[in-house]
Amino acid sequence: MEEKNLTIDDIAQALHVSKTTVSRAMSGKGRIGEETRRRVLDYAEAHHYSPNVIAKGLAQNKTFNIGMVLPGDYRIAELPFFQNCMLGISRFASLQGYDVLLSMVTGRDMSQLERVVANRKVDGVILTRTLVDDAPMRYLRDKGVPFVAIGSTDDGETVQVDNDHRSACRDLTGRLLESGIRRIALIGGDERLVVTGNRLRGFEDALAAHGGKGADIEPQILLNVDDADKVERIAGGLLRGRTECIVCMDDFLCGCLLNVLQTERVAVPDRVQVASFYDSSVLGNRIPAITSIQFDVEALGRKACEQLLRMLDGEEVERYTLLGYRVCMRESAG
Amino acid sequence: MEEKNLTIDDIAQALHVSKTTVSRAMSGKGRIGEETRRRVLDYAEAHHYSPNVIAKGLAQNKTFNIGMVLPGDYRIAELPFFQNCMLGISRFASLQGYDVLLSMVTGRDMSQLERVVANRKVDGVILTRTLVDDAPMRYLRDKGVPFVAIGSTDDGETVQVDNDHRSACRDLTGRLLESGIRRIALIGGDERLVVTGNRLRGFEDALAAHGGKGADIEPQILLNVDDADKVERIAGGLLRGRTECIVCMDDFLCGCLLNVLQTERVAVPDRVQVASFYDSSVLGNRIPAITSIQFDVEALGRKACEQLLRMLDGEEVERYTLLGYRVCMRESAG
DNA sequence: TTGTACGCGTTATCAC
DNA sequence: GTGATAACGCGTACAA
Repeated sequence: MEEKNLTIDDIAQALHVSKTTVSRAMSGKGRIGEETRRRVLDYAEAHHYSPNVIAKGLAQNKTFNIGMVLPGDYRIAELPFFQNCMLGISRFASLQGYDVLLSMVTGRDMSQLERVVANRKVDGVILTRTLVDDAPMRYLRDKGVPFVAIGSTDDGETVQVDNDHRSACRDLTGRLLESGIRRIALIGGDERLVVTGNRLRGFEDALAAHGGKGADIEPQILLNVDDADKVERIAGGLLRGRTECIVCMDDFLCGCLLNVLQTERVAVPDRVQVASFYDSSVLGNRIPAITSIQFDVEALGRKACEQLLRMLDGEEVERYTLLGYRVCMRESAG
Repeated sequence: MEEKNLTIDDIAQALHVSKTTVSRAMSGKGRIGEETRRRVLDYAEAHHYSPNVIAKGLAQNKTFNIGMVLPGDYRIAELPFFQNCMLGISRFASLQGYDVLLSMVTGRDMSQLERVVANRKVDGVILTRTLVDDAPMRYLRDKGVPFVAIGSTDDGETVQVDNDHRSACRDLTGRLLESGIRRIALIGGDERLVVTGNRLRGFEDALAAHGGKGADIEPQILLNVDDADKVERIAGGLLRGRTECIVCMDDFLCGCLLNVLQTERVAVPDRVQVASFYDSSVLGNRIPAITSIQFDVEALGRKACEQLLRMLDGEEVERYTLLGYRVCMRESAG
């Protein structure tokens, strides 16, 4: 069963033609007679020939790999986001003959990314998360490595693909306010994540839009909440303050909050309503079902990959791509 | 800032030596004068030289990539297992100068893996899950590609790294039985996964060990449970049958079960006890805390990678590596 | 200790 | 339409 890795040269000799001819037949490039083309292709097919991408890469200075940068924190394992993203990227890349090389960036350490780039192991890179002051992004730009960022950034020149978090959060918050809620709280994560800022702005957009009507809305915003303990303390405070609705920026926080409420035997939505700015399977099975926003993460990855491959082909691509969302009103709020 | 990718040849010309000398200085192999070595190394350092791994690979028929095979089902996104695994693999590989190439295998479709292998893009492969009749495993063996399987398999010749699921499940079940439980139920997932079988055997081991004492243990075993609906139906039946303790084979099932119990207002552990054969952050924050087994998944990935790299270096490695576990008795059962 | 020459498998550039 | 031949960047016998 072991195949002896035949080369373009083997085929040439067997068929008494030149390497050039075989190469042309395989690639479809250049002038070549229909008959010889068929002969070569048939032979290649019959003998399970597959070109050596490494050599091809050496000749064209390409690798047919794209780098995917993942945050290496333990916390990411909680979130299905990156895996779904990966699925979209991997599928699309595969279709175009590319493979995906992994790099984990942990905190300030981006040595894995640096190695991959220095070793020229990838033709381009996809960042799966953006920070307000993003070191990997700066690095890639400095090195002149083509890359696409999943998530938004202020920078005008980098190619970005993102869900429209701001509009989505504005919509959801708006719906909540329309249902008559006044004392509304927002719990969010790391302020350095661009997405945190966008969600916050969407929230504020909705507040502003509803504030004009002379309504006495009392918002509370709590950022940089990053573990279960903080959620517990904050929840306690909010409940004492008779908050009507707590909006969480992501599922992790929402999961924590629901646990706290369950322990304290606080009824949702009767005593307090709960909503989340992000919907994943983590919350999917919860009782009661949580009002939240749905994004197609696999599509996000797919689109990012598509943009990157286009760039590698020398095409011009649009700087911003915003993908849609779906607001899901469910039992927990609204 | 853009570096103009200088080559070994550029250095040779600049220093008026031959490529060979430079190559030797860089690799450390072969005899070379200390002074010239320093000169070359200094120059390389100063000009940020980094070797072209592609060319190197072509010359030595190596890629310095290892393939990591992930199941491409949507369900995997639920489980932090694969991400933690990835972390361990990626960290270890990186330390040894290797990178990780992703391949997703979905159902019967392993075209991504086949492409990666056919294109000689990896030196070896790590399978992150084993099936009873594993097609990717057969494929890799046929092709003669070095690989390590995370998880166990009957096959005597493949190198395997796994947690000792059987012993772990025996221990946990034993503890539960010792605490006086008699009507105990086991809910498990896909029977085709080897790990499902191992957990089942551990469960049965414990039953056998405690059955001898003339105890009237009434076990119930339910496999191939794969979605929330099935869990709900099964839970209903078990509760009517006055089951004392429900053991879930993994966190996903356990999460579903807890949701059902919460909805039906069934008290844990007062009315029914709950335990899980796998502990992850998914359950970590649950109230009450769930009795379960803990594995160090990152260590698992690290070990698998270590074994594979050893194989690539031509070393002989042990066929089976079993890593430990920790039984965590918590409020929910025991 | 250092240098020469060739091979790795492919594409690109010419000439025929 | 087809075929030599030279890159691509590096490792490595073998020679000096």
